[in-house]
Amino acid sequence: MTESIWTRKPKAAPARETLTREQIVRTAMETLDADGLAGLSMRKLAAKLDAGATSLYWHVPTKDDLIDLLIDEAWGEIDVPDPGLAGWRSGVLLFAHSLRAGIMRHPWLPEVMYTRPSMGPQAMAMGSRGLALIGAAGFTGRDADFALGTVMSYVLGSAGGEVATRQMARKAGQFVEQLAGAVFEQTNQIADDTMRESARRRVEGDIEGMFYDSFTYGLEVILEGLSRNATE
Amino acid sequence: MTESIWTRKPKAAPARETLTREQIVRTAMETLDADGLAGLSMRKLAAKLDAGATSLYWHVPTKDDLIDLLIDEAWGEIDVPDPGLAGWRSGVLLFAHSLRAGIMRHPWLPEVMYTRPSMGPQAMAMGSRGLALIGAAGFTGRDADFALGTVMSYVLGSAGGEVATRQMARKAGQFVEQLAGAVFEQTNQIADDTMRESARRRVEGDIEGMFYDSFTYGLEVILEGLSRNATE
DNA sequence: CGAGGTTGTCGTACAGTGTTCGAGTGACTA
DNA sequence: TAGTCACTCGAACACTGTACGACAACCTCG
Repeated sequence: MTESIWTRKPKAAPARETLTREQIVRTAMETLDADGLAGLSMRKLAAKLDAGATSLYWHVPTKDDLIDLLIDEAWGEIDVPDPGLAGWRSGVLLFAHSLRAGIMRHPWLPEVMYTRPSMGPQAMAMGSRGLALIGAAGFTGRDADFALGTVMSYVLGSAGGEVATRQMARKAGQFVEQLAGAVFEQTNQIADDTMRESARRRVEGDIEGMFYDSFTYGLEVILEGLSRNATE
Repeated sequence: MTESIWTRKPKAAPARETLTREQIVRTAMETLDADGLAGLSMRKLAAKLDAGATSLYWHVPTKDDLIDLLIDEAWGEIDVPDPGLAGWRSGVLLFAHSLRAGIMRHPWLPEVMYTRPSMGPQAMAMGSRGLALIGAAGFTGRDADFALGTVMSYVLGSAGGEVATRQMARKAGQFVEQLAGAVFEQTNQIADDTMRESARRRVEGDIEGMFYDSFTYGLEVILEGLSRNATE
C-alpha cells in the first residue's frame, strides 16, 4: 500500500508561518472557478500566494494531484440527504439538484473529471451516502449501483452540457446577442425546420429557465423509470 | 456572418502534392485515439505528416479549431436510425448504443466536449435526426428537445464515467490487479460496508459485462420513463 | 516568354508551461 | 553548539501553441 495523495500525517506544530496545502487548495479553487482550467498555472498560483514558483511542489506532488484534491473538495460540497428524512424520491431529487449546483459552481469539473476516476475520501463518502439513499427505495447489490449510476450519469451529463453551452456565451463576449448570432449562423445552413426551431429555442427567451426545465424533465423521467423497479 | 471553420471554398485543382485539411484531421484523429489529448501536439502531428511544424497553420487556424473539427468528425460516425424503420423505442436504443460506442472509440471526447458547444454540421445532423427519431414517439417542440436531451445527457455521462474508469486501468499499467489494488487501498479506509462491496464489484469479475449492464440498465429506466410521456 | 499574384511551406522566435535539482534558510532538538 | 528537519526558491530543461516573414512553386495574364 503505497502512500497516496489522500493520506497525510497530522502535521506537527506549524513552527513558523508557512504555506499549507489547505491554503493552496483554497486559492487554486478560487482561480479555477473564476478563470477556468486554462487560467490555472503553478506559477500564477504561486504568485497569488506570494510564494516562489516551485515552493508549491513541497506540499503537492504534481499539478494533476492538486486537481485531484480540488475535485474531491468539490464532491465534499454535495448534499446527500439521509434516507428516511423525507422518502427516497425527494432525497434523490435533492441530491441531484445539489450535484447540478456543484457543477455550476465549479464549471471546470466536467473538463477534468472524465480523465480520471474519483477516488478521494469525499467522493467515497458521496457514493456511500448515495447508496444508502437509493437503498431506501429497496435497491440492493448491483441494482443499487446501477440505479445510483443512472441518476449520477444523467446529472453529470446534463450539467456538463449546460456548462458547455454557457461557455460559448462567455467566449462570445458575455452578450447573448452574439451567442444567438453564432447559433443562427450555423442553423441557417441546416435544411431541417425542426432542428432550426430547436436551436432557436435554445438561445431565445428565458434561457436560464430552459436549462432548469430541461434538467428537471430528465430527472422526472428517470425517477419515474426507477420507481417501477423500486420495491418501496 | 463571419467566416467560420465549417465554411470552406470547394478548393480548386490540387496543382502539386500538398497537405490537406482532411489529411491533417485524419492523422490527428489517429493520434488522439491512440495517445489521448495529451499526446497530440502540433509539432508531433506535423512530424507525423512529414511537414514543418507550422505548416499546419495554413490549413487550420488554431489547435482548438482542429479539435472542433475532430469532434464533429466523431459525431458524424454516430448512427441515428430513421424513425419508422422499427419503432422509436428500438431506434433510440440503437442510437444510444452507437453513441456510447463512438465515445469508446474516441475516449478523448468527454475531456474536450464539455469545454465548447458542438455546432459543426455533423453535430447538427445528429441533432436533427435525433429529433426526428424522438418525434416518432409523439414528442414535439420543447418536449422533443427535453426528451432527446435526457437520452443524450445520460449516454454521454455514462460513457464518460466508463472512460474515466478505464483510464485508471491504463495508468495502472494495463493490469487489472493493480487497478484493483488501487481501489482496495481506498476502500479499506471506508467504514461503510455497502460502499466497500460496491467498489469491489466494480473491479472484480466481468468488468466489461458490468459496464454494459450498467449502461443498459439506465437506458431501460429512461426509455421506461419516456414511454409514459410518449403519445404513441 | 516574362511579370505578378496566389497558394503553400517552414525556420526562427516569443511567451508561456510543468517539473527537477540543488543550494539555501529558519527553527527545533540533542 | 552542532545537527537535523521542514520548507523556500532561483535556475534550468524540455516542452507547448502560435505570429511573423522569408521563401518557393504554381497559375494566369499580357
